[in-house]
Amino acid sequence: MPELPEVETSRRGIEPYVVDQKIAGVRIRERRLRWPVDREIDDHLPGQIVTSVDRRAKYLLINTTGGTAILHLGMSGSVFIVDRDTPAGVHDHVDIELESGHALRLRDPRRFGSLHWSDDASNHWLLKDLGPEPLGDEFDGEYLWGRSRGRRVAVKQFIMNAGIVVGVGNIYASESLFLAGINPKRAAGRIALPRYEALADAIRTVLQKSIRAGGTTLRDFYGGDGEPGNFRQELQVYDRADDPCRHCDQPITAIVQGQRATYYCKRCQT
DNA sequence: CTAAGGACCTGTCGGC
DNA sequence: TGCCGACAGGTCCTTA
Repeated sequence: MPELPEVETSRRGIEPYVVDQKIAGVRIRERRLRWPVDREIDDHLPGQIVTSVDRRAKYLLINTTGGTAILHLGMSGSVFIVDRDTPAGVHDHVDIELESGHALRLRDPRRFGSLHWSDDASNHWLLKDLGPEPLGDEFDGEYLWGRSRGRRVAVKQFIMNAGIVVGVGNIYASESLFLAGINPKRAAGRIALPRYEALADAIRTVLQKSIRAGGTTLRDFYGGDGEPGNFRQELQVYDRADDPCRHCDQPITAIVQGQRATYYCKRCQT
């Protein structure tokens, strides 16, 4: 489900309820996520004070005085605030209970998400090899160009590789390439610097716009405030197969790359 | 090293 | 109406 804008929307939604709160307890109803929920979560989290809620790539980092809970939402996960006694649904796997009487609830039907504990999150095995944040300073066209030399993989798969740049998922990869006018099938190593500059700009623009709109709700994404994201209406190509291109009226083309759907305009993207 | 495919899960939707 | 396959916002692991 969530790409960077949806995770960021979730982060902003839960932050005011969680920061400065003491964790009263943790209720784990289903431990079998992508990886079993770290046992250390049960032992270390209760009693901690939350100091901040950060995001790295698509991970939510719940920082406390004694360590960090590292939460990933996978394909179908969401986090939201409930009153502590709110009955749990079938896929509500974890509650982090707060002394305020609220609880941070993790729901994840497909269980591709994860929950780890670390006292040095940036060196955690899930995080240590990630590429730069697309909205950060080290990410630009020159960086992408440099990393892409000699690579034959399609540029769409290249920008979805978290070792290259984080946070660009299946929706925003298609959207960014449309905005930059680049054919998603083009080999990453055969794209010149100026086009990578356009692409880096496009990635930043698309992600920022989506964050401003509260993310993209295709079916079941709701931010921490319970509201769906509004960016769906602004999608140019994603999920628009056979619909007219918003620039040239040509029908949008759908293909499959790396077992994922890709959408693009054959006329506008070369 | 790179690239491609499989694996992990449940829910929903379209077609027959 | 009911069943069945295809597909879904992610990403690690294995294999070549």
